[in-house]
Parts: sequence; structure tokens; C-alpha cells
Amino acid sequence: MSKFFGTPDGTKVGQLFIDRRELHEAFVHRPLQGGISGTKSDGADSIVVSGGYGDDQDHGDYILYTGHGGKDPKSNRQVKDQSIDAPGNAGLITSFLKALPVRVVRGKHAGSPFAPLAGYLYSGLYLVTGWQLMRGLDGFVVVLFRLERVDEQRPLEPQSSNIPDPEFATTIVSRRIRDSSLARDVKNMYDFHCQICDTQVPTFDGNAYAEGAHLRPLGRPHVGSDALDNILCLCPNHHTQFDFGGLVISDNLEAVETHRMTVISDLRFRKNHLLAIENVRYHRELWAPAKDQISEELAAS
DNA sequence: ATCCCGGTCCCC
DNA sequence: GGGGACCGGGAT
Repeated sequence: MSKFFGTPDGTKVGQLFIDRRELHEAFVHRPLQGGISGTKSDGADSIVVSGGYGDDQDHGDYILYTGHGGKDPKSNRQVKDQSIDAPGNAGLITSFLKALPVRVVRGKHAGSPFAPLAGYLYSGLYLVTGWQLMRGLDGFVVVLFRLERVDEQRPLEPQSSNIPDPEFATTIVSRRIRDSSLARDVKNMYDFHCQICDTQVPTFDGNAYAEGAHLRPLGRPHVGSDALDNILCLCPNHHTQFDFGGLVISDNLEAVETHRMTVISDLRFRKNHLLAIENVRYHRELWAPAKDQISEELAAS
């Protein structure tokens, strides 16, 4: 029945394990092969991020993690839609609903600077802060979970810096991780006004805060470009909504709220800022919600 | 019992 | 390094 939640006694954040059996014996991650330890009734108590799913994104303090199922073990690609009823996926949804802490382990092939060079790294506790069905890179529906780090006693240390991924080039430890000089240019261009709601977030010194949002994400596997035609200037709320697929940009350059498919506003533009329509479409395709799937799944559960 | 798997190992 | 065999724990 019940699972064990939280960090086991004697285990430290940042501790390395040789292999899955060591993780198993330390009660950090019980399954020897599965990426998710979880069931619908108990929730999920641990996951392993191993880079086996192309739709994953590891940003250190938060992770977009693909659920399991639908994969052909030979080709290692998705060949079927994933389901929210698969035990691990249902477990992560339960963890989301009950706000249960999930132990996160990174494997050596996880493909981010936060992954260990060898073995498995216990990376601390995360909360599932959202999930949704999306059309994955291979064209099938995947369940995508957003996990955010809650165990803040110790900063997350990059394990390597030689991964040629512009998204991580300036990463140290912070929630704002992509602040290229071009993103700064775009923010200056808009005087830190959000292109959707025009909000300017004031800071203590009389300046303002905004964020540069990339339409086509920089990191693998999307490999978007860090260019003016790929960046929006957004307030933190709309940036978060944008990054998590809660809004997309139409070909008419309106901000559209995806769940209800309603237009929030026209995007505001300043001179010398043109978006590339292929980047707009890339973001929209990435997040085109599989609405039929969602209603079917929810009706069945 | 049986099926699934973000493994692992062995061999070429 | 890549394909195939074989793995054992956990859930059903």
C-alpha cells in the first residue's frame, strides 16, 4: 500500500548512486527500471530523469517531465498516445492534486548540466505544479508534467558546463534562466511593458522587471534561435502562462487563451520588432492541446 | 501468474 | 557503440 514520501534518513541532496540497484536499496527510487514510482491511489513518490523522452526539458529548478507509455522499446520513439490512466502518470496527477513531494533523481544521460557525469544524482524534492496533454515530438499525445524544486536547503549545482545548449549558457541558480543579450534588447525595446497586458512590474529602485519569452524554445530538442524574431517581452505571469501552453499566438498576432480558445488581446508591438511566423507557429503546434484526448480521458475517469 | 520498464550486461 | 538477452521489483 503506502509509499514513502520525502528524503530518506541518511540520504543527502546531491548524493550520487552508482546504479538503479543502489537507488533501490536506499529507498530513493524503488523500481529498477521504471522512471516513475507511483500509483493512482498513493501518488508518485519518486521519478528518474534519464533523457529517454525527447519532450523533456530540464531547467534545474523546474522540469518538464514526460509521463510513461506509448513507447516502442526498439526504436525508443513514441508510437502510441500516452494515457493519464497509466499508473505512473495517474500517480503524478495524484501527487499534483495532493501536493505530495516527489524525489527527483537525474541519470547521467539526462542531457542537462544538472545531470551527473556518471551514475544517478539525488536532486531533492519537487512538487508537481501542473500537467497537461500535449502533442509530442513524435506526433503522439504525451502527458507532460511540470515539477518545481521545493528543497532549497542547498543550491542545485551544475554538473557540467560543456553542453552546447544556449539555454543553459548563462545558467547558475535562478528561476530566470534565459536572459541573453537579445532578450535584454527586447525588454529594453518595450521599456519592460508586457506585450500582452502592457503591465510593467516595478522594482525597488524605480526600474521595472519583465522577461524575454522564446517562442521556439532554445534548448534541445527544439533548438530555436536566440533572435529578435523569436522573443517576446512578457510580464512574469503571462510568460509562465505562455511557457506552459496556457496561451498561444495566432497568425494574426493575437494572444489566445488555449483552454477556452478566446482572444486575450492583440500583441502590442514596437518598431523594429518583427516575429518570424514560423516561430509563432512552432510554439502553437508545440502546445496545440489535444482537446479530444483530454475530454475522452476525463470522461472515462 | 503476467505484464511493464528513463536497465544492465555481454558480445560483436 | 549498438543490438539482443535477460533482468527483478512492483502493480494488477
